[in-house]
Amino acid sequence: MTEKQIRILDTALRLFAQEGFNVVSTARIAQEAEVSEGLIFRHFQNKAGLLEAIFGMGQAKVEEFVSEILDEEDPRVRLEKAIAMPFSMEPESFPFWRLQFKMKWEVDRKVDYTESSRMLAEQAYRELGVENPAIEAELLLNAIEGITVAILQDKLRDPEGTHRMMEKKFLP
Amino acid sequence: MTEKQIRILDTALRLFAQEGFNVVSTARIAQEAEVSEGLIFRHFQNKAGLLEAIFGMGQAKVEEFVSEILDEEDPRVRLEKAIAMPFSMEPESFPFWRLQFKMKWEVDRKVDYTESSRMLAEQAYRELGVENPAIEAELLLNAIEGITVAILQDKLRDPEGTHRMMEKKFLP
DNA sequence: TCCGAAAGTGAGTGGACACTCACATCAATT
DNA sequence: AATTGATGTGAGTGTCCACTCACTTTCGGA
Repeated sequence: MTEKQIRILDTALRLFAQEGFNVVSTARIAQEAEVSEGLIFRHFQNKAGLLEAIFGMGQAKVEEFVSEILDEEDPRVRLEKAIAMPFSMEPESFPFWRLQFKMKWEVDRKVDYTESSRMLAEQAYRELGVENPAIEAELLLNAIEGITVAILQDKLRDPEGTHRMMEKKFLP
Repeated sequence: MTEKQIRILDTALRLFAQEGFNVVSTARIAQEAEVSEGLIFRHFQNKAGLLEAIFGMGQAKVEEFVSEILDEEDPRVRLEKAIAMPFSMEPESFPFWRLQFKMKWEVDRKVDYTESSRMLAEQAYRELGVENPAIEAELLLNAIEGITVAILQDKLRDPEGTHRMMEKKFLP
């Protein structure tokens, strides 16, 4: 990875997250990354390849997040960690997450790390002897998703309070 | 409103919701609506104007939803109705709602009917003497949002169960 | 120090796009 | 039947876009 490759990826991520994949032209990316437009295509073949590379780079982040929870033995702590997730996102990785969530609305792209999380949460609730583990898990996940979106869109008024309220409502 | 105008709006709504505003060309809309491309511009000036017209048409839907709740006197029933909202969306208006949520991720467009809903919910919780009405309302709204997204993306496994669980957790 | 491969450039290209315009048709009024 | 304004057409236009390519520069190993 040369310095220019990294600059292209960072710039593209920033612009895609801010304005959308289809809106941002390769010329614009090249200009803001201060490289020639041709270089983008030499390294990433085409515009879609650039997007792939960005996701590939971020995959580490996603897996880190998931394994953080997977590795936890105690089911209650596992739920605590799941609930804490949206509040523990680092602001410098907001562009990546914004892009992820934006892409959920694009037809062709189906990134579903939600599925494995759901099963984890359900299992945790079951281990804790909760009445309706499947439904409890489904609701928890959707609430977390809603909160994550609010944070990424800079619309959550009281993160700490919300975090506490989430624990109160979703920890048995 | 001539029949062709309506056909243009319906087709554009469907395509924008499915594939995104920037992806769908005016030529494509004209073709699928079986009108000439020029007609789109005669009636709606430009592509952005077409989007505006779609939102204008849907505004009635949004206001109907909100007033349904506003008109309710009993704060508990008001919350019940708010919780029921995502589950009472008619499938034929899914494209419209999908477009609304998609557009939340576009820079220039800030449709915030969330704000008034938040105040309504907070007021209801306050009337019911709940401890932290602001936080309670914030969490409720984000949970509803998360569930709505799941429904629109066809990912909610057990709507009835989730509905019941929402009432259990968010009605005092 | 030389060589070959990789990195990097930027002008050029074809195609798709939003939008225009001269013209045709329709429908209502007198 | 004539007039007129609104509705409708589709070929045409300039612009922007993703992508190419011939060429230059940089870099690491022998």
